[in-house]
Amino acid sequence: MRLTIDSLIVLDSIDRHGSFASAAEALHRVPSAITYSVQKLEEDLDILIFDRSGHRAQLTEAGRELLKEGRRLLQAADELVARTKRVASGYEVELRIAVDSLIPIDRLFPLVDQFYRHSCGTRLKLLTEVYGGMWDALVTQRADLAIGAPGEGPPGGGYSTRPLGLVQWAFMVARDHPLASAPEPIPPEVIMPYRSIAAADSSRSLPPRTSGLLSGQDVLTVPDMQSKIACQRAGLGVGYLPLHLTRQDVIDGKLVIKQVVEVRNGTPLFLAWSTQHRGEAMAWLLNRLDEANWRENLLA
Amino acid sequence: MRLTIDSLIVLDSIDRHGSFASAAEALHRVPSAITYSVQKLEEDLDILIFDRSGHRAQLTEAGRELLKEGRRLLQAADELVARTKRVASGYEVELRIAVDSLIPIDRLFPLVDQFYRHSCGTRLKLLTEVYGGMWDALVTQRADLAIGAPGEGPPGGGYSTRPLGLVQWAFMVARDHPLASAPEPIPPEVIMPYRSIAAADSSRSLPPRTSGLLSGQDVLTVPDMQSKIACQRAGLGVGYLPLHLTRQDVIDGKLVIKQVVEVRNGTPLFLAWSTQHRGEAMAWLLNRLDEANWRENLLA
DNA sequence: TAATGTTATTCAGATAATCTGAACATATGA
DNA sequence: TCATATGTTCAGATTATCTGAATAACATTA
Repeated sequence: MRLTIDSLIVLDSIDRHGSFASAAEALHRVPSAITYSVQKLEEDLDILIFDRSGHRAQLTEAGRELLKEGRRLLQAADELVARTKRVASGYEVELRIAVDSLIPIDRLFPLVDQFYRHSCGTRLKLLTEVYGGMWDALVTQRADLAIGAPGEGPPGGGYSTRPLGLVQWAFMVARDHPLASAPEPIPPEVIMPYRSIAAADSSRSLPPRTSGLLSGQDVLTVPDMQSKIACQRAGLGVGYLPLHLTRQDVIDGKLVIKQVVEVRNGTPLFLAWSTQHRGEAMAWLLNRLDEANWRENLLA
Repeated sequence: MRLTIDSLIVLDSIDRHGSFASAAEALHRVPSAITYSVQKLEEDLDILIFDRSGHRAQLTEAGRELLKEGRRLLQAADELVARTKRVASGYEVELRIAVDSLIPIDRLFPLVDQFYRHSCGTRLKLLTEVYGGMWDALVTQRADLAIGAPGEGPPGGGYSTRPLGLVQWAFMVARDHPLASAPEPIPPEVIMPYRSIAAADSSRSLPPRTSGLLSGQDVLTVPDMQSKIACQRAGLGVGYLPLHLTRQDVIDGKLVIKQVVEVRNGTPLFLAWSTQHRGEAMAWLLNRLDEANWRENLLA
């Protein structure tokens, strides 16, 4: 097998320019060099690539297949060189970003779009984590960047952080839930008999974190924050919900904010990334996320 | 960009054999030829591929990326040559087979498996059609081969056929359907008030075919024969069903065969393929399907 | 510690691949 | 009929890649 990239370039040029002669001109060679390349390839592969029964050479069916798939190979070769240059020049091949489920992933789409538009070639992989799973993903290196990691990170360091914003919580119930008409502020013993809805912490190696649950209370655990909101809207249980994600439900009356004795403090969210990570793509993203409008939009 | 397939072969060999010297031996070259190739590639791409600070050269991170993705490129190049040779030698690149929904597609899996084992490289694409859609797929060239095309083909010819088998039908209802206790043979006017279940003819260009429906009768149309059987088993409607696919349901009593005044004749099924189609893969398949045991298994 | 083996490189020169330039055969268009 | 275009052949030039020998540096073994 003696296929060469150069011979595929020659075939491509013949097809693109319409003849051996014009392909030669385009490639800054003489026509007999084109003839030589094609004949050499036919000999090496033992395949007839051009039908020369007419005045102008025509690709055979095998030649058309070689051209069609050969163009893919040329493209793959260009991409290979580009990727290798990126690695050599400091750009990451792939960047994995964990996004807390408190942040609807579509809030990131404009940033992702702009990232791809600046064409550095790095691939992004988004993954959604819940609560402590954010830190878990970072320290176990399932993610390179965590957007929305809550509270303090685990001991042992190895990562850098930057504040992203503060999530405000309110205790909410469905409009037709029994607690909707309870006198305020509602004490814990009045809440206790009702099922709580919890979003499952997605930690794998770190111990899971919980928040806002009463000891001994019945709990329904759902996969993420969106599911928790949907469950509470459906009246399946009660609990604290983030204000920024439930504003419209509250306005619509689908969810009712109740004052409670045990108020839940706001949760600080952070950008977090591994200290040892070095790469141009990460630097680009951190620069962008440093801009106030990007940060504000994530928690609007 | 002067990446060459040969230089990727050299990199692959260095990694596989552990050193420049043993790569040289494996490639029947002298060690300095290996050094020359690597240095030429580094110069052409302007990338450091090997770290030579130690006694033994080590791939850089960019070099590892080039090696990893370069192996994919080598594999793609081999495949390209193989595909081109197949086209040149008469094998099809891809063969599209339409299978009537009267034939459970898994009945074809042993044949498909044996086809791939004989390693001609042709890719198969299976698509399921219903009734007249089989002929439609053939004459509109969405399929190269039709397995189980029913009845007579459309006028205009252009295809060859070979008998495959005969499908026997029986009128069936769910065990708890009102018609299950109707006196036999049931005349049409007794059937009329009950919904019929029809599998949608998947023709796109040819006019759709229907069979076994009474004029003015309510009809529920479902995508394919399996769905029709499932619907009738659920008591959603009535109609003729193929005996070879419902044998176990009848034994289990889930479906009840009722004698009717208007008996439905058996439907002959055919293998059909385009007359102008020429290819070794098609020939292989037609040879196999000519064997009685393959044909019998499709309609057992 | 010294001898030996291995790795990778350098460099002069040989070999092979690819090219150029000129001439030619054939087909097409004015 | 003549001019132009296409693709091929072939001798010779140029470039790419190789070999063989020598060398430097490191690792292993006695």
